[in-house]
Amino acid sequence: MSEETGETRRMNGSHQLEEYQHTEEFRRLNEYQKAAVLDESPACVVNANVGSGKTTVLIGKIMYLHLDRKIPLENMAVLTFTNKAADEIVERLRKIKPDITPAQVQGFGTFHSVALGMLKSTLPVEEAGWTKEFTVMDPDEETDLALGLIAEHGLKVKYKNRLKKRLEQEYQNWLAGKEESRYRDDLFHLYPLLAEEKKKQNKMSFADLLRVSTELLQIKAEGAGEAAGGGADRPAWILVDEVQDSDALQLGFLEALRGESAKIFAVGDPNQVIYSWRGTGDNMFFLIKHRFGAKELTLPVNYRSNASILTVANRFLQFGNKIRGTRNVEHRIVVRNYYDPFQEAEYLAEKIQTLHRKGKRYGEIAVFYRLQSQSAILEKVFGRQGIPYDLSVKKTLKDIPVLNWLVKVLRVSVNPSDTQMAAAVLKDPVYGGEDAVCRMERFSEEIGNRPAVSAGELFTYFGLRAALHPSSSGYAEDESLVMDFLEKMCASCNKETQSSGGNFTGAVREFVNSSALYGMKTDAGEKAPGDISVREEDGTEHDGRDGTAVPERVKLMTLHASKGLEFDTVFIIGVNQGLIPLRCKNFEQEEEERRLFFVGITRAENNLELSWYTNPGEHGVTGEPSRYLRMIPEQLLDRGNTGKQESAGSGADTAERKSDLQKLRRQVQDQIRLKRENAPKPENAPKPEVLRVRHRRYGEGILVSEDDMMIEAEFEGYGRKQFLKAFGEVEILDS
DNA sequence: GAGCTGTTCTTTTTT
DNA sequence: AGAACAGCTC
Repeated sequence: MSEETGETRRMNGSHQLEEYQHTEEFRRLNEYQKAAVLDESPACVVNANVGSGKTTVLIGKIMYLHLDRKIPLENMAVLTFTNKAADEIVERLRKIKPDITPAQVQGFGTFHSVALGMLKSTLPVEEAGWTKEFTVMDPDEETDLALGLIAEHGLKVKYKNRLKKRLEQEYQNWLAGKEESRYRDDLFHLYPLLAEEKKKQNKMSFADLLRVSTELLQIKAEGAGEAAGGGADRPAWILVDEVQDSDALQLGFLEALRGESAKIFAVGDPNQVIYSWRGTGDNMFFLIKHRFGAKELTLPVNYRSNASILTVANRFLQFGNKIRGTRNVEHRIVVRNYYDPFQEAEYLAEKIQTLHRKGKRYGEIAVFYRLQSQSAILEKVFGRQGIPYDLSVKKTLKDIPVLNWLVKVLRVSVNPSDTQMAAAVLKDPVYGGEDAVCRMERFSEEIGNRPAVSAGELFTYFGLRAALHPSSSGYAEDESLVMDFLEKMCASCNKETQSSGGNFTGAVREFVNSSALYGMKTDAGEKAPGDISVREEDGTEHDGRDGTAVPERVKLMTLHASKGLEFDTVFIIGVNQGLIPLRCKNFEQEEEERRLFFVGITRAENNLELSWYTNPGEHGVTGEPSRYLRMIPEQLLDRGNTGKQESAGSGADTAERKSDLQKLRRQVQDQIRLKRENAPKPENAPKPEVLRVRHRRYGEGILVSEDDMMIEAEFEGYGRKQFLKAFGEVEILDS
């Protein structure tokens, strides 16, 4: 799972007080890793090559500081980018030191969760215009709020569908005092209104968490701060994981948190920057090094991949010296050419079955691709061949309408100033209604002031039975989802009030806030406060629930999602010019595509197989192999039947098989088309009856929606059309 | 509104 | 290359 090969072994209980330097774990580190662990420069960045034991060093560093340098864990901030990484660090620490309490690792977590923690405890949020009771906004919520303000103030804002992106991307320009947005609209008038509204409704966006905490830390430093005892709430050490992924906001937060005295230790790999399109400068690693005047150490030794893979990886290395390996086993890198994605999937499935029969576990195998859309064919074929697979799809509470609504109810209950959310609860077409409103307003005084509350009480208090429509067919399921959620929440909140002595409202607020940051994932993340067990439909049998071992599955994912993982056998499909690398416009993007390919190939420990197709279908991609394939030294390649397209060893393409393949092809294409057509339809599932309509030009169609002004209908061959009722162009037919 | 022409962006995803 | 939008006219 981790970046690492150096495993952490449980320390002997009797050696609890032993210095880390004298442990077996420390002795197993290589000289570079040791140097990084022991370094105590005011600032140090570790340029960690892929697979070089980055997290092991980070864990070692924490243990060294804690055990040898006697720095309490509470005085460290350990910052990561993802919850997964944060969880992994704490988990690995617990393996070494099982008695770690949650309070000790308050400063461990994502940038956002650590910032939230500080805003809720030591930082004076009132000075920035919020109160301690603020809540955290969902990322889409800010866009909705912005749209509301645009309408309310009659602003002219272009590209509303891309508003979220625009708000992020153009913020810096606005801050820098630029006159107008790049589209010459009112976007820049929106920023101050939005900021004001968020304060009024007492809630912060993700970006606000970092922005406001940075600002308050700076004010603090300028004021009494440092003089009064070195900053009681400032960490002595700041450790950062994957520092190359920082953006400007996170860099600012780091600088402010560091203040005058904290030491900073950051690990990262400039060769693995694959998210710069998301707002990360692509040279953050070196920027941070210079900004902090940091010493640079390196971890050059890769423990993961065999010599062939590393030789290829070195061809794609952009920064630093060659990666050094530890294993000399030669194993050629396989390159295959197939006719099209369907044939590729078929052969892949066959190959995986063969590997499995020879004893390879499914879980040791992964298939990577450039675009999400490429997974559909694999899913179909693997499903048919009975290969168990896991598609990394995140399912969140937001995907479950009733829970999505319930969280909104709770959000308003713990923050009655949130009028936007109150309106959303009220207007919900399925669960909404007047009843909930006064309950939410009086929640704090009627229920929230108590130390403990049960799920049943909440269910009754909010009148959920009526809201969920007891007579509807989905009631039983909704009720069980809601009760399950409330029970988990109450358990967590009651525990919290008991230990902190706070009230229920405060605990629920904390619960929904951390749920927001945790993405309210419903998959494997056991640590998620809002965790609900919902299993993905994935075409395989469903065992392994409730603690039993999860069955082994082949992992299917995008190249991006593969970062940080490792597998015995890796297949990268669609290594075609225009797909890998994806057609790009500029040099920077091209460089990033190269890093992405580098990340992909370096996930493999032993076997790497790359394939491209002559007839890519879909995406306007050429039938040529990627030029990345030409960068691989010929002597390392196993090209199979050169020139010719792969032909199956057994059961070559009989007529029967061919038609089978064609049927499948059509099926998958239909599926993709259906998905595309259904996706943009936003909401309003329950359609009681189908009404037919007639139009003089489009003929007969189906009524889609209707209000007092407009009528929307769908016509075969024409798609959806909207009409003004007043024109009387469409006639609703009797059923 | 619909319907036309011209322009911009298109993928990857975490908090 | 095709979708999705802006801005125009009717």
